[in-house]
Amino acid sequence: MSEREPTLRERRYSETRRAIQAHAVRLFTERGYDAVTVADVAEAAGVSAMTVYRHFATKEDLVLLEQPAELVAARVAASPPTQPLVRRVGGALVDAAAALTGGSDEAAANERFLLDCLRLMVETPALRARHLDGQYVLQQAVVDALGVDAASPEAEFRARAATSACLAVMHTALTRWVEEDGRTSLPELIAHALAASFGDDAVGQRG
Amino acid sequence: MSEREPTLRERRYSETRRAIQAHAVRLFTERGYDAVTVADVAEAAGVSAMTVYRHFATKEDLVLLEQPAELVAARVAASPPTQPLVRRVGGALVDAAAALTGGSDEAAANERFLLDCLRLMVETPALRARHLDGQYVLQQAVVDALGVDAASPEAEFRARAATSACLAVMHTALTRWVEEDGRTSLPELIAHALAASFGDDAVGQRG
DNA sequence: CCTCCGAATGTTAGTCACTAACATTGAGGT
DNA sequence: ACCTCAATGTTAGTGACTAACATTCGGAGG
Repeated sequence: MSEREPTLRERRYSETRRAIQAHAVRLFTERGYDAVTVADVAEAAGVSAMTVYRHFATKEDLVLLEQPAELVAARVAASPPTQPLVRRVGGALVDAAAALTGGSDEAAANERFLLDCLRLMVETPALRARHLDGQYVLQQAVVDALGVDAASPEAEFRARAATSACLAVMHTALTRWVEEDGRTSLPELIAHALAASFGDDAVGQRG
Repeated sequence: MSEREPTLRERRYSETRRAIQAHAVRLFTERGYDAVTVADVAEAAGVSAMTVYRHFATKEDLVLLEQPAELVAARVAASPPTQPLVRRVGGALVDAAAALTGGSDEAAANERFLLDCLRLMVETPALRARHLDGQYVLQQAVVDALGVDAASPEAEFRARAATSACLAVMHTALTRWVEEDGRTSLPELIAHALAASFGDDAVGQRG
């Protein structure tokens, strides 16, 4: 449908944004997050500091990646409500990770950039904190997608508990993935981490 | 043993620290974290802004509570290594929470202050992020206390996954505890959240 | 082709968290 | 009574971030 091709101004806008982020991640990786100022990033990207803030709300957002909340939520919503909560959520996370890192050719091209961002997020306390907090958005999306009885605080509490556990496990897998520099398949790592936490039977084989 | 009674200078130091933190939490609760500057806190406490930073590394640390890592680690280390990881860690968390909120009379007196701090931590994004990141310290302490084979990255990965899941569940319980303004017993909430995530049989009855 | 609108960017002048360096005061041991 | 040094104050910075206003230029309409 409405796939209007981007105008020149829009292309320049996106390109500026991309350039700023690319230079930021490169500089942060080279010199360390704290040793690089926003002014440094702006200069490297050939823009003013103000423009950086127009594209990214905070310095941290230069590295933070948007959490694929819809992707996960859709898979959670499609999972059979009869299964245990952690199996529904865990399965959705494994599937979403497979969709994001596995097939797509474009994903493979960006994998280096993705790993650089994640490495910064894992190693820099400020970024790690923000990333962990960002999972709250994802958590709420998943809890909503689980479709628990909204009138029952008890049921919602159980859903939140199970979801937060699954997301924490995924974060552990992400950390490990970065430590191995992406050598092991991410979905596999998540599945293993889920099995270690919830038992082997809680991680269903897909199909 | 060496229970030398505190000198006047030490008493003043502790009192200054306590006053700063009390005024900070009060002001943050009244006006909101972002609407209160460190200078405001300093003025309320009758000290200079520099003194606030001498007692607390950052503005966030005015609210953050030290995680009782040793308390939890000791209980984890004492748990039978034959049990599943999540049961060992989860049980330790329930016990530690009971020790912290249940018996002690001093704990009951500070419960209002504790709840105020936790409420700020849950509701303020910056504080929530820092608190979540702070659990990394606790996580490492627990993983060490589990005594897994240090030579096996696989075993350590499983321990990290299970521990992070348990801590996330505890955080969910803490959030709920704050939402209920402390009306339900915290250990009970943690136990229920653990059961919802790992199954009822994974939460052993103590004894 | 000209013209005007507005989106993207630049500039300037702030606020506030946080740090470093140096000055001051007073508790506590000699 | 004196000296030491820990606790605090003062001052001058850096850097993240914001608000307000100026500028430029792509693009839509005449």
